[in-house]
Amino acid sequence: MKNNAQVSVPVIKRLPRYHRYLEELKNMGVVRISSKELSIRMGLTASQIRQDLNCFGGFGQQGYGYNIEQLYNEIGIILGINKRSKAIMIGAGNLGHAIATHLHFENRGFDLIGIFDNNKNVIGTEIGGKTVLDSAELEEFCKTEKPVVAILCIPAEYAAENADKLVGLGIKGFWNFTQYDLMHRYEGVAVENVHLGDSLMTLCYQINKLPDNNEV
Amino acid sequence: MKNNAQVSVPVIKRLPRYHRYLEELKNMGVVRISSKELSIRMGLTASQIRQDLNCFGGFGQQGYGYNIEQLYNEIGIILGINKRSKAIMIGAGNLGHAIATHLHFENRGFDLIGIFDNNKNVIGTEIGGKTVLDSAELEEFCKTEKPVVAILCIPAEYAAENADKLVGLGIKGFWNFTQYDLMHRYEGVAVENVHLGDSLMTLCYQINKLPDNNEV
DNA sequence: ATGTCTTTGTTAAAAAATTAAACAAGTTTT
DNA sequence: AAAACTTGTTTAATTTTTTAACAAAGACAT
Repeated sequence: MKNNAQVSVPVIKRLPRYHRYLEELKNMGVVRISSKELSIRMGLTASQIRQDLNCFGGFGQQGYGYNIEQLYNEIGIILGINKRSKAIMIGAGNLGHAIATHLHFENRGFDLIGIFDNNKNVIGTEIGGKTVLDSAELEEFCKTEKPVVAILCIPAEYAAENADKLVGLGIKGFWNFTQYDLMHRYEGVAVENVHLGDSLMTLCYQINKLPDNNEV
Repeated sequence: MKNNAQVSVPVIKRLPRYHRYLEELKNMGVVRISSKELSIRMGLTASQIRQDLNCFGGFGQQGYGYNIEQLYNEIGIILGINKRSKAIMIGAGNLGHAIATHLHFENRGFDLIGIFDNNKNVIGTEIGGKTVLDSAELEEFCKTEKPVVAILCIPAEYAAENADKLVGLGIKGFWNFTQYDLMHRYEGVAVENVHLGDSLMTLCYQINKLPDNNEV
């Protein structure tokens, strides 16, 4: 085991990827794997894998390697995806709709317990078996249900006011799909950004940088 | 100006964010800004801003700072969002539908010229004014239209075969929404991943790490 | 015009993260 | 019982990223 020194962000960001590869191996019926073999498969070094895992404890065995199912479970525990935190979604437009139906929240530590919108045409419709609620009911809902995470799928211009309100209602984390920057805005509130526009621009840069693409 | 040494990925990833903040300032009618003031607004250091920009050239003036409109345009040029690369979307399910309608491709260097699916129920429907085409037509379409980027919104299990095929048809970049890892698979092909599942798990980790959340 | 103030571009230093190497100790295999 | 593996851990080296520092140059005020 390790002392609980702060684990660096890059390490954390790699955990879901380990988890994915281990799941795949598990489903393939593979029982054990060495850091060496996993490193080849994932395109990193055995040293890094061992060092990453060692931030959380010793899950392997000398001469044997790692038991895939065990390591898979351990990483799940580290990530906390066994617990279920309550999540609500704010904004049920195209994007919200897709996120709500596309993701397996239950496998990733969350229960999506409510979807809110303020568009009369959307309120009352069903998304993934859940009825879209009126944003006007948000406050009461939060007081009784006490959700922990809010998924923001609203236009950037409404992000700030909604986020402020939600933090006031006890929200401790945001999955932020808006272009608005929520980081550094609240103390003790987690923010995970999915800036699709930024991502697309990054791709644009890469494309225009490729040697081939030199048609002025 | 700078010699065109390789610019690091973190710098590139920050460019869209600069672009966003400058756009906002521009729309507010602000004409100029210093690295110091921008750093406060964005939550980073003035030093980092100056160094980031200096990778591409000197856009500011001593004693004055940066002209916002000029810097905004320059960053746009660096990112290449003035040109328009042709993009196609593979997979028009919930997620594909949302991405196709939600993003302003034109403002980010792309033209979405085709949407493909192999589901008979989806083929022929309209998404954002575009008719969803049959995947069977993909090859012919690519030969005549020569798209550069493919947006993958298909299940992970079909990612590999589709990507291989698309690279064969001349695709030079992927915007990858599948869980499948495309990195290191092709030479000279750009890959920008949007791993929503990984992102959600990272948030899960953060939430369960928060001091408050200690109910075992 | 002159002097002060600001702020850049750039260089140098510091910090952080990654990679690599090495090895005792325990496991598996032969 | 010996040989071959492979981990957890330490240490060092390398690379990358961030921060600090400052001369030089333009802006601004008087």
